Amino acid sequence: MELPNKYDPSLTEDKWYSYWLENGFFHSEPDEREPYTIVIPPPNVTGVLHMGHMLNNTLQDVLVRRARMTGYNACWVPGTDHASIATEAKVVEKLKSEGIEKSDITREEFLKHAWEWRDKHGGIILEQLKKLGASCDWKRTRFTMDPDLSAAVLNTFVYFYKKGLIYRGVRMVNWDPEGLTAVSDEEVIHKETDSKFYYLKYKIAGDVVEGECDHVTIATTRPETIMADVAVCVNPADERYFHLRGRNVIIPLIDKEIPIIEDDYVTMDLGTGCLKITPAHDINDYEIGLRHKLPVIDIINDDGTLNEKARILIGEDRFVARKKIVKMLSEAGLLEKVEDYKSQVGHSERTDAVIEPKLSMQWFLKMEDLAKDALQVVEDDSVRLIPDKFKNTYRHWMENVRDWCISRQLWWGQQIPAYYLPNGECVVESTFEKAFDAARRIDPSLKAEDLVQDEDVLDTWFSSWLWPISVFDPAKPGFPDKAPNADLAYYYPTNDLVTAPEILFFWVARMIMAGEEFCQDIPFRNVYLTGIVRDKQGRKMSKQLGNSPDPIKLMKEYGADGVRLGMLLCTSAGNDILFDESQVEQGRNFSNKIWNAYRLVKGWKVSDTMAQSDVNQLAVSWFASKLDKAIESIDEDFAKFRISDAVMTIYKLFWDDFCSWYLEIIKPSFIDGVQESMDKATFDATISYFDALLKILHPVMPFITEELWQNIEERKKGETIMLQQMPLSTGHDATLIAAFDKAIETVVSIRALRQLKNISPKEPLAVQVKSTYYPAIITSVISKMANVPNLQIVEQFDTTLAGQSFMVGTIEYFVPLEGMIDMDEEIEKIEAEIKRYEGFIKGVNAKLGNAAFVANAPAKVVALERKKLSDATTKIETLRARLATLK
RNA sequence: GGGAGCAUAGCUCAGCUGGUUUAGAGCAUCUGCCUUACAAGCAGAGGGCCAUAGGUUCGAAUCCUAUUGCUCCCACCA
Repeated sequence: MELPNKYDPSLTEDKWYSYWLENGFFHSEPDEREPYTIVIPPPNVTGVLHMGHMLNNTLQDVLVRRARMTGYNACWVPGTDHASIATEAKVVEKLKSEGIEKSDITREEFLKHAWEWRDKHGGIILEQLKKLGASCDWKRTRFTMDPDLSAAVLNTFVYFYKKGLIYRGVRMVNWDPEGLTAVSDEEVIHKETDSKFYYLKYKIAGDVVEGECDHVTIATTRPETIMADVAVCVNPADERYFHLRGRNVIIPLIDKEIPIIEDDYVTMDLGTGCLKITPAHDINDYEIGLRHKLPVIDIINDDGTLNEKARILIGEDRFVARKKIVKMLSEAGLLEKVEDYKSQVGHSERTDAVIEPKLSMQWFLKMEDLAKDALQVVEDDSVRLIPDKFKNTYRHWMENVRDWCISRQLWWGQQIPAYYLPNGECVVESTFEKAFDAARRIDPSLKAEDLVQDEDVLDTWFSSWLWPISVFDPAKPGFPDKAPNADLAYYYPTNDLVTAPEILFFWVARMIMAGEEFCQDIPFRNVYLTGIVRDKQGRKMSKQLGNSPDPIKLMKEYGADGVRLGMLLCTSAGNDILFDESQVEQGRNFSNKIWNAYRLVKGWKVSDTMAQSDVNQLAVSWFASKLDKAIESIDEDFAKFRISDAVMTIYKLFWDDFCSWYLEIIKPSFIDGVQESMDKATFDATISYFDALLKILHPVMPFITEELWQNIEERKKGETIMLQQMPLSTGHDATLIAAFDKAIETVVSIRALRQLKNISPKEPLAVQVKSTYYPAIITSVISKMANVPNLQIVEQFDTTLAGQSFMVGTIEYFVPLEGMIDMDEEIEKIEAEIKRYEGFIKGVNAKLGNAAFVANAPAKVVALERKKLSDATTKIETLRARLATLK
């Protein structure tokens, strides 16, 4: 069969993925083997695959495939997250395009639309993961709003409520006027924003002493909130304002009198040192208001428009109102000046709307005790963060943790299981029936329709923090004493979690808390934190910038295997990766290299009667050692999660050691257009090496390795490389490898000489070496790889011949090159070489001549220095001798 | 403002507890090759004051201090 000289991924990827699925190779059930478990960080159900997912899921697939091949019962649980804000926003948008406003329909109708949306679009991302080759146990696919997972969330809420850790309270929250919901502190992104500092004049109420200023000037970035001012505040130490103690000022435009108060919070040299206090719309002002028992006037509606309490500009959006009020103030002569100002303004992570600090009734979970345990297990490395530099960040968070605002003013999500009686009393139960029973115990006359459930839903992270538990045993969360089911008992704690550092606190820390609370055990042992995928210029990939390649297109063009290799080569834990298509190209080229190595081996004729040559025998035993050595290094790298290093070792093992050296050495030559046969021993060894290499490569490049593994030898139906045992090292022969390295070095030197002297590789070359120090093992390799048919081992070089010499270690080689040598150039070169070694010796001697060094350094180090010295001395002697013959 | 991290070849990064021939890899570059597996390839080569300045040490890319430049996190000054 004639194979094309390019690998075509489109002919193999779908074929083998279907094969794996049909045979249920990804599915895991508890058995007597040790489990290896990963739960996927559930992507948004409405999401589409981006480069971050590619990196993240490639890493997980590599880990899980390796585990599967090293004897573990590997289970990778996939699923999606309901992502309340993001999904609700998408559904609202879709309805809007159909002319339906959310405010015009009922909660039930809206949820119907939302579920329809999720049934239609949800899970696209999971289909895309299949293209990547993700070996998830699809039978275990979960969704954070599956009925039993939602029940788990509600049970958890009830559990914490009854434990006294959940409470309801008025708090200043980060309000997203676009999403119409409160968002947590972590979902607020502070961005440096160009804004203006407006200097406003507030007239002083009452009489003013002759000659004194009749107003104070206040600097603010938010002039539209002046109507909500309840005081003006100065620093008690600020002499400029001593005379105004106890006075009132008048808010411009609405002519309302408010007091001047004093508080240390005010910085004297910022602005005018005079601060307006607006408790409803600023967190610090709110706190000052509490200290001074000031009223709260909330003039902004949920959607960011001004309400009637503002008295002016009612119904205007806050930013429109800002422009208008500046104009009004200016016309009234109350605007002193405007300065440009850069400030950090909070934006909603989901909608990018400017966050409005707002007082609102919310549900909170107390975090202090939960955080203590979750910190402890990371501190003592029960849960390992990779890289461990994130421990610092984690500690900082956990020591300064604030209560978690868990309510969201949305419909898509688990509705809070709190029910209100007409008298305002509240019962919390996991179902309406239970709540109704409980309410009836308070008020026996209560009717079902009188009991009203809280409108809010729970923060999405309040369901995803249960993920490692609820995907296995949804009945467990909320019931720490309940025995785990068989799945949970077997798969929990999971092994590795692969995720992004930005959700270390959001998600990782909280999973640890939930795990400790409900299972009295950590949810995972290792947390591998990937970096952010950035573009070549270091910008974060984003839809807005349009700088993110479409992963599906990328896989089509370069093959899933190529994309995987490209991503893996440039990722180290915790470091951002700068993505460039050339990396993926490298991956594709590697696929092609593997493909062509296969074509080569497949084309060989094998002879049963042919004896194995010396050089083949040497190559076979050398590669066995190289393979073992590489396996040892790869295993070590994986154990330390140095995945790109492991992948690079595999890459070089295949490309350099296997293809460039091993295959080239054993490759039968063509004589008169006819290919020579290969002896069976060498061929069999080669096939077994190829087989081992494919297995080692499989976790990284699953498709091409399955394709070639299926073809390189006869396979039975239902067999797969996926479930083969990963090759193990039997220990490598370091002496053999070192000797072979010398051969390689010699070959490279001869090739370089050829290039320098313009001698074609096809032209056989005579090379001499002195027998006194020559190790025989490398002769055959040099002969074949450097085209030196007869490496002459001589007593002395024939000094009557013109030629060139070179050294490998301390061994000197001589290549007679009659008529091709420029003597002066040669002498110059040798002299330069001598000079270099002399410099080197000087350095070594400086060390050895230092009594303190010899006395203090370990004997091993001193011995090494002496060896350096003697080697260099030998080299110089050899070079000097050569120089003498030339002169 | 507080904290953390990073700085090594053109690019992306290794370099682990200070000592292995006066620093390694991949990519890119340059040179020569269309050699019967692969030009998505082969062969060869060049390229670094290890950010700067001090210090510790027999010995520093590695440890310490300061400086500079980037990055991230936390808290925010209206």
